[in-house]
Amino acid sequence: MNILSRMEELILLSVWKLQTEAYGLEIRQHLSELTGQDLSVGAVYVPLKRLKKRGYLEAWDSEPTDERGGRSKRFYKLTQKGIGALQQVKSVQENAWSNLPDIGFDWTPAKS
Amino acid sequence: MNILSRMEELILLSVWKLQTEAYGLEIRQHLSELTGQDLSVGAVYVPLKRLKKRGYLEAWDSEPTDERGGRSKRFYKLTQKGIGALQQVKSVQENAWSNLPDIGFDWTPAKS
DNA sequence: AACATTTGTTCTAAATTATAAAACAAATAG
DNA sequence: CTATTTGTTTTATAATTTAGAACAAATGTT
Repeated sequence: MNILSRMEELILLSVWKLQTEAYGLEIRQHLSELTGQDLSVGAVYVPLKRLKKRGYLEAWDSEPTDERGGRSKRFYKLTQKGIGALQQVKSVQENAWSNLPDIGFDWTPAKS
Repeated sequence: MNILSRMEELILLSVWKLQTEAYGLEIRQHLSELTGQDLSVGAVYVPLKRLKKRGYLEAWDSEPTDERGGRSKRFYKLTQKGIGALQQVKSVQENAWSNLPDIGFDWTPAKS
């Protein structure tokens, strides 16, 4: 099992966070809040599909709501595999950020 | 400033961690310890160069050592910009992982 | 000296991923 | 019935990752 890319991780976390409201456009908005950057639509839908194809997410289509323009949404939910992948990436992350030396260390480059 | 990819983050963290021993092959080995995966040589050298070109790292060449086959190494060091990018990615990361609801939440998919 | 081995970097082609933007679809408001 | 809104799909392009071969220089062996 390969380690998740950052985009994949953030999308899976958004699905987790949004619970029953995890669908494309909502995920996109949540991501832009998390990162402070606006993403294109494709930047969300394309990886969402990939994550589903690989078994990290499952999906189903809702009935349309009665909001202005509200039409049927494709909701996503984490699978067990998705949760496992998140745990793995978190563990790698914590590992990588631990036991770092003081940032101010200093040495003289051995110039040629 | 765009958010770092995971590979970029892990490489910058390796440079930080390895201090005076931050050069290609050593970084590669450190990464394989961190992630549990073996990386190809190109998987490290290619992003290292990009990170330098973008100003996240600076580099200089050492004199050869006296080890068997030991030849000159290209050492890397974090720049201020590199440190800043790491701080940014850490903050996004912590944000994304906080305030997550219990994973066991449950609901009935509105089947069509 | 000649050759193999080790440590190390560079190059490059292929696969994967990210991104923007346009197209498409369906619902509601007027 | 037309415009607007919410939403997904498609597609073309750019950027990144990756594997692997090529290259380079130093040391060890015979």
